[in-house]
Amino acid sequence: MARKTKAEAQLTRQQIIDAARQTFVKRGVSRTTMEHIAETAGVTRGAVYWHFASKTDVFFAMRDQVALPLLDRISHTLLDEERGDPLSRIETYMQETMELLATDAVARQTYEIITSKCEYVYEFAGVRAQMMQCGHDMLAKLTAAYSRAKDKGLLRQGLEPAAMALDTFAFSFSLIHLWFADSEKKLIRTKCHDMIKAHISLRRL
Amino acid sequence: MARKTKAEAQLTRQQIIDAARQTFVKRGVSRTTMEHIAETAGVTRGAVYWHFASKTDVFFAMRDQVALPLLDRISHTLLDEERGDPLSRIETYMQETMELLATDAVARQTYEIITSKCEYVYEFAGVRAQMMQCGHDMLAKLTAAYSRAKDKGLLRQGLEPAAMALDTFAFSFSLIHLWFADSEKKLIRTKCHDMIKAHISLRRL
DNA sequence: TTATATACATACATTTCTGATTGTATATAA
DNA sequence: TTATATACAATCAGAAATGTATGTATATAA
Repeated sequence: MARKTKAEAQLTRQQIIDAARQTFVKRGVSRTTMEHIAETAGVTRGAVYWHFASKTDVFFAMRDQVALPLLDRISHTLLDEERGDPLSRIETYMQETMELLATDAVARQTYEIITSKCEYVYEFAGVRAQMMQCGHDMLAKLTAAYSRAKDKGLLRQGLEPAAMALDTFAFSFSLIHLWFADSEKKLIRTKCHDMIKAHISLRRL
Repeated sequence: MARKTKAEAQLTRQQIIDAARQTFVKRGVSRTTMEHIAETAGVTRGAVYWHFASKTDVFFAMRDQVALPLLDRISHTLLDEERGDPLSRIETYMQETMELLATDAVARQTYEIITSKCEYVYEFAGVRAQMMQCGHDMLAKLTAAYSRAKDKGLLRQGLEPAAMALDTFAFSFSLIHLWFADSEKKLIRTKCHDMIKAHISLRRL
């Protein structure tokens, strides 16, 4: 083997990330070794160590590829006034999120790793903190959306936007977790759509 | 060192479980070694291997000490008609669960390990399945409680017990997860009580 | 055209963890 | 009272993973 062009090297890098994602899903992050990743990617450990300093480094690269586009979608869907009334936008956001899990394999695998195939200790403790930061942002935008809904008279009487946002945030969080936990029984997966509709109509006037 | 009495051996066994729990919280299950557990328990690896075949074995022993009493509490609190009206019982159940996390260190650590310090692959994939089974039970009992509430005319018009149970189940699930994820910012922990109240009053007539 | 940096593969040294084996003092059963 | 099983400690061999060091062909810059 010899030296490759920059474009080819970038492709190798991406193959390593893809291989890592698959291996993380299958074996969990801890039990995945650099050798596993290399083997799945069809390269040697030398290549992996050339592109990434450590397994943790690969993990973060993988996460960023999914997490960064996600952040855009939150504000875009939740706050854009042209996308229907505020309550519908919240519902749409959640429906789209679950749709993403069903259709986008990369997003699905990455979410699955983050929710149940990695341990939040040491270097990974920070991942949790960052996710919580993202949660705060989403919470703020949910609160804004519920406030708009209240102004527009769409909310039932006596409902506090902040409290509703927290409840929806919690609901949305566990929809994703339960979606993965319930892979065999199909308890959640088939009912997702209706659960979201029920959740929103509970607060619509 | 020499042989100990049966009572002393049982104590050693419990010390090993306690040591494992602490170490799992600190280092995660994967990065915890038998040596770590032994050292924390003040024994050698010989003792750990005498009482348990593997680290996985220790994990399951630890989990059972918390999970088994938990199952009792679900049916007891949710279904016992003498404990107030159905909606209050659901609220009480959730409040008691969060109270447990705040006051019982053993329960708290075990929940923390299960939610964020272990990877659900291979032998541990079954743990997820069992938790889901437990979830199904809880869901059935929540549905029963909401049905009673509807019969008694406590529920708002047009609310389906099954749908409400799913929403509450999801809410309850993420309360626990977020409680741990939000350790620093205190976003969730301080608002837990109110979130539960808001969740229930959303469906009370 | 040539020197150099690049993109890996290969080989090696070291650490770490496990599981099995062996040793042993003593509780307990007979 | 004595034989045996128990409850560990201590030792050892082997596998596995990491990180580094080295080799090398070639893309690329000069």
